[in-house]
Amino acid sequence: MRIATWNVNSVRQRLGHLLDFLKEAEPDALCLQEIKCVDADFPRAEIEEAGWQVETHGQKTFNGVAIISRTKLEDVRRGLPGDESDEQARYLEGVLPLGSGVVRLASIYLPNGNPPNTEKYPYKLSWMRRLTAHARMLLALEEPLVLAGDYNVIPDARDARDPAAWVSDALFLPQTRAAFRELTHLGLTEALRATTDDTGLYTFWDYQAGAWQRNNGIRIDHLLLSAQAADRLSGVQIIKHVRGWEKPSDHVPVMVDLKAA
DNA sequence: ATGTCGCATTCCATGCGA
Repeated sequence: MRIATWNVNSVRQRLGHLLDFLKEAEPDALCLQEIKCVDADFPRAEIEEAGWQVETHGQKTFNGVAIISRTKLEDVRRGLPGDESDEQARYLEGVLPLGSGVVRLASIYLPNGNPPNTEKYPYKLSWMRRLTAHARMLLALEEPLVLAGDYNVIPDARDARDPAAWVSDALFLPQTRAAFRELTHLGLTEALRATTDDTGLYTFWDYQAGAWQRNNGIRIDHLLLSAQAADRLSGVQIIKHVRGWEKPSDHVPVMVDLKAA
């Protein structure tokens, strides 16, 4: 089973790229972030015509997540538990068939949190605590579980081309990284770091200042695996060339392959 | 390089979020 995640930075602007990527990569499921539209405006028909199932959790203007899959997503949950007053669309979860068993999958758009001296940063940390609490509950199910998305977290200095430039940024502050470790220490395996210690592996390059041309990137898109999923991990790929396409997203897809149960 | 996008409205110029 192949599972991918991609922050598309507006699904309506990126529909062509999205269809091209689905055809090229042939994932069983693709988690999207920053669809930037309400559910009614998601280009569902075009994607369904290409043979895919679609679940969305959108909102006007900002944020919004979706899961595109070959087989229908079951047991769908929209929104992260833990704060009924939170209206930001950043979490979508469901279950996919996997041979004789299942894989539970979530599409996550974790808050950016900048600038850190505003209410945006405590919201980020609070959201991370809610995600950790929910992940603890999901892990108790002892299923193959994949929590995939834009975490807006640079886990380590080696995950940035210029780490010094990020020391005061919400993506790299010690509290942010500590909260991310609390999540992984529940027993989740960060897929890419399970397979390589290489530096220079990035998933985001800013549109500004020629960041792509200078390879001034950061690694903030991650797939976290339960033990039952990590046992089956056979490969991880960052689909870097997508950043070189015309009118690209500022993020590229990341993809894992899981062996059959 | 204060360097770019995408969205929305105040709507062809500006503010916000990233």
